[in-house]
Amino acid sequence: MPKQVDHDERRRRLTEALLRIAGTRGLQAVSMREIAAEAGVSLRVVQYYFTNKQALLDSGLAELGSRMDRRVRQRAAATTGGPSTRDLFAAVLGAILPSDEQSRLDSLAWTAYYTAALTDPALAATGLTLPNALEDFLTTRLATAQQAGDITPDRDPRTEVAALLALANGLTSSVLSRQRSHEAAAAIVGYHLDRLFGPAAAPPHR
Amino acid sequence: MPKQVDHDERRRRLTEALLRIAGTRGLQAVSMREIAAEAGVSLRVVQYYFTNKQALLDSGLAELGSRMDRRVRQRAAATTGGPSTRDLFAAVLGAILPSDEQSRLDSLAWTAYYTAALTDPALAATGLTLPNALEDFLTTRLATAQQAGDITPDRDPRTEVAALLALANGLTSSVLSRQRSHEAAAAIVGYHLDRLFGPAAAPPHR
DNA sequence: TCTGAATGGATACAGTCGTATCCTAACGCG
DNA sequence: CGCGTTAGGATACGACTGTATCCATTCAGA
Repeated sequence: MPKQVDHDERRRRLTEALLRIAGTRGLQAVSMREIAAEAGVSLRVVQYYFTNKQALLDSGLAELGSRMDRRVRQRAAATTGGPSTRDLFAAVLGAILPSDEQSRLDSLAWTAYYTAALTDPALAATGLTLPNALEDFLTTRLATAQQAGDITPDRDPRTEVAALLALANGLTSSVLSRQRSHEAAAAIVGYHLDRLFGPAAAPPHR
Repeated sequence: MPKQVDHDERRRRLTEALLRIAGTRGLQAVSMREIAAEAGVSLRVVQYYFTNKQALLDSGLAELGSRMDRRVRQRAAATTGGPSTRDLFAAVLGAILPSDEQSRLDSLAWTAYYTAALTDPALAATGLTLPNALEDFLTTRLATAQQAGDITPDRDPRTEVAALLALANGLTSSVLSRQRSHEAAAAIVGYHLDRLFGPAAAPPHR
């Protein structure tokens, strides 16, 4: 393997090692040498494919963002055909809550990044702006549903969406700290969707 | 000042310096030497009054917990006389959201501790169990209000309280990252309290 | 076949970290 | 008045950090 190497693939491996460490031992446990050990390569290799530690951290954040994005889109797409607005909301909010071990690790890493960005300007510069696009998307979707009569006119779509996303966020915290199971958190989300859309339309109740 | 010194007062000063750093530059910026500089003393003094860095961190967490507790109790007590259940909930949830600069710093420090505890067993051992007691208190309070007819019988008090606390938690995140102002967050909480208790009982609407 | 770029192993450097030790100054108490 | 405890200044230690450098391979292209 001495010469022609796929740089993107190498970088991807290293980024995955970084996220594995961040998800299990925290962001402060992430060092160049730890990443090298986790990826099974030497320190020099990590230096070779990433100029900086900052570049490495940026790459980790980008990968994390695209993972989250992919998860939400997949779940939303899974409710194909004639997805009711309620189903869409259930899918999107369910995608935010950590369900399996992988999404738990990603959520932990994401939380670590988020917290670090609150006090570290270098992290804050890089994007943490995904939630906003999602909020806008869901708001227009809910407003449309309101005009169609799916929810009562006294609801404010923007406030409802903001609250639901904040709720999912807060529930994620409690799931990560093992105060609550994923199922318990999902039940609370379902409870609120019932109140918003009226009791579940019979079939998609889980 | 050579001999008799108030140890508790010294420790308090150092703990405050620690929380000031954690709230402004993050928990990873907290070092023995930084605390010493922030408190205007030498490194030796920090070592003298705290055997460990861990003891210092524990002290910081304890202080943070008692500050939060005090804030909630003060706001709750401020609604004296015949506080409606709605007023109590508004007070408690309002106390959780960061309002002034001080509570913002404390919330930042608390978030940093919380995140660190998710992956650092040494922190997880020390308490982060305040929310539970609050949840129980609010649940019995809401159940009583339900028996009194203040809220409709189809609400589940435990789920409602869990959701409200998770909502406040999620909103706190967004306030800390400056995605939302304190007022916007409080408005969302008020919106939900209105739905739970019926439109505000006229006067305490702000 | 030769050469030069690509790849990565080994080691070094200057800082910072938590912690430990040495030593001096100042006071309460006998 | 002296003595021992208390309070803290100064310094050092080994571990770890990000980054830089030196060097040996290995292969593609002329």
